[in-house]
Amino acid sequence: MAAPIMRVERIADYVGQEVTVQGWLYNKTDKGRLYFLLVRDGTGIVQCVVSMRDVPPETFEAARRVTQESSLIVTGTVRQDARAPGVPGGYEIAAREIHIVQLAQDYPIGPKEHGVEFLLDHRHLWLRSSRQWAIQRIRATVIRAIRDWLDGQGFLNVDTPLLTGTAAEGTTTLFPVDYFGERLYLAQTGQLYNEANIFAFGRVYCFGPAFRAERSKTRRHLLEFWMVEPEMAFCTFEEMLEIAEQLVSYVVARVLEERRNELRVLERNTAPLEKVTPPFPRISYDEAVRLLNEWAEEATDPEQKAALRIEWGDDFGAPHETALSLHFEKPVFVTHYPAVVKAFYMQPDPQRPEVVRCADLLAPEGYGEIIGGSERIADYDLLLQRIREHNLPVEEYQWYLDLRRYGSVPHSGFGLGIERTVAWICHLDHIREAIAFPRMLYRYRP
RNA sequence: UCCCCGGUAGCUCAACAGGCAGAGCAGCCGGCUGUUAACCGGCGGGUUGGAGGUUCGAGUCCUCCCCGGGGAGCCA
Repeated sequence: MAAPIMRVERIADYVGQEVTVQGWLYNKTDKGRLYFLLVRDGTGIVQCVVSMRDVPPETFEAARRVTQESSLIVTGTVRQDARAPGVPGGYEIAAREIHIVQLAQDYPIGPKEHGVEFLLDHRHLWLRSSRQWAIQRIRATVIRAIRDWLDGQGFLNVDTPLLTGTAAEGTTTLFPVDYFGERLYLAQTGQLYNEANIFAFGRVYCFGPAFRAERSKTRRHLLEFWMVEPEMAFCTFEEMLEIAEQLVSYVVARVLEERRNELRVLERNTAPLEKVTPPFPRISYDEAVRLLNEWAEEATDPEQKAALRIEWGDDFGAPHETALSLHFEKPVFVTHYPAVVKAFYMQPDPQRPEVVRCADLLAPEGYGEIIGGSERIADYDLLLQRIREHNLPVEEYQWYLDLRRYGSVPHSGFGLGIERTVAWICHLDHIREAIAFPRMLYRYRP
C-alpha cells in the first residue's frame, strides 16, 4: 500500500508511520555519509535524514544531487527526535526513497542576508522563505478571525464597488481609470455604500482592497491595501468603540491560539499580545495634546521636543502617534478630534460642536493607527451643510443624502487596515512584508 | 513633492587623506554519521549604476542623469 501524503503541519499524528511528503528543498546539510534535507511543503518544514548505511544507493545519490528549492517527493518513516529542526520541529523523517521532480539551478536567494531591493525584486521567490511564509499564514488567520467574529455578531458581508464614477469621496488622491474615454476611479473606501447597506441589512461589513494614489514612502503605507469596514445602524459612538475593541482582541487571541509556530519563526515576543483584552484605554484628543506637550517639555533632545509639540487644532503626525502608542500597553482609542481636521460626515459632539464623535485606534509598540472610525451625521440639514462647507459637489451626494430622508438613524462605523494589523501582530519593521505582492511608490512588479 | 542616505563579484559588504579592487557567503571539487545560516581544505568569479570633468593617476573629488532605500506631509 502506498504511503499516505502527509502535510508537515500534521506530522505529530504520523509518528511510526511511513508517509510521503511533496515539497521543495529548503536547505541541506552534507555530513559525508549522512545528509539532512530540510523539506518544506507549504504547511511546515521537516528534516529528512538520509543515511548511506540505511538507504538504497539511488536514494543516497538523489540526496547528494538535490539542490536548494528543487521540487521533490520523499517517502520515509516519521519519528520523534528532539534534535530535529523545522516547523513544527521535534519530528523528522527517516527517508527511504527520494524522487526529484525538478532540479533547480542557481536559486538566487541564499540562506544569508540580502538587501531590501534584491528581495523585493525577487518577491515571487522571497515568499518561500520561512519568515514570509509565517507572515502570510498569520495574515490568513487575521482575515479568517475578522470574518468569523463579524459573522458571529450578526454582521452581513455586503461588498462595495471598487470602481466609482466620481471623485466624490473627496479626501485623498484617487487612481483614475480609463473606461472607453470615460474617467472612473478606484475606490479608497466602501464607507458611503456601507451606509446605504445598513438601512437594508442592519449591520454590514465590506472587505476588500482600497487604493490610495499617494506619493507616500514610509513603512506604514501601501498604494493598494486591504481593509475591513463594519458599519452599524442604531449604533452610537460609544457602542462602536466596544465593537472595535472586541474585534481586535478576538483577532489577536485567534492568532495566539492558532499560529504559535509562525510567531516563533518570527521570534515575536507574545507577552505584549497576551495583554490585548478589552477594554482598551480611551483618551480624548484634548488629553492627547496635553500629554504630547508634557512629553515635549520633558524631552531633552531638541529634535524630539519639536516633533512632539502640538497646537490644539492640528492633526497628529507620525511621531505623535508613535509616542502615544508607545505609552500604552494596550491599543488606545484617541477620541473627539477637532471637526476641522476630520471628514465631513462625522457627527459633532452635542456638548462641544467643535469636536466630532470619532476615534482612531493606535496599536501598541509604536505601530500607530490601525482603525479610524466615527459616528456619522444622521441629520439631513447638517449633512447638507457640511457637504457645502467642504466644497463637495452636492449633486453627486444626492443618493447619500437620501439615506437621511428615509428612516435616518444614528449609525457608526470604522475601517481596520489589514496590513497594519498584521505588521503589528508580527512585529514587522515594514508594512511591505504584510502582503504577498506589495504595491508601493516605484514598486509595481513583480 | 521635499529632506537625508546609498549603488563595488550571483548575494552581503570592505578598500585610510586620490596610489596594485578585497573578504565572507553562494557555486564547483574533496573530507566528515546528528547537522540547526554546520564545519575544514582547494578552485573560478569585476565595464566599481551611466555620461562628462579635475588630476601624472579616480571606486574615492566635481557636475548632470538613472535606479533604490529611509523619513516628512496624507492616511488604514
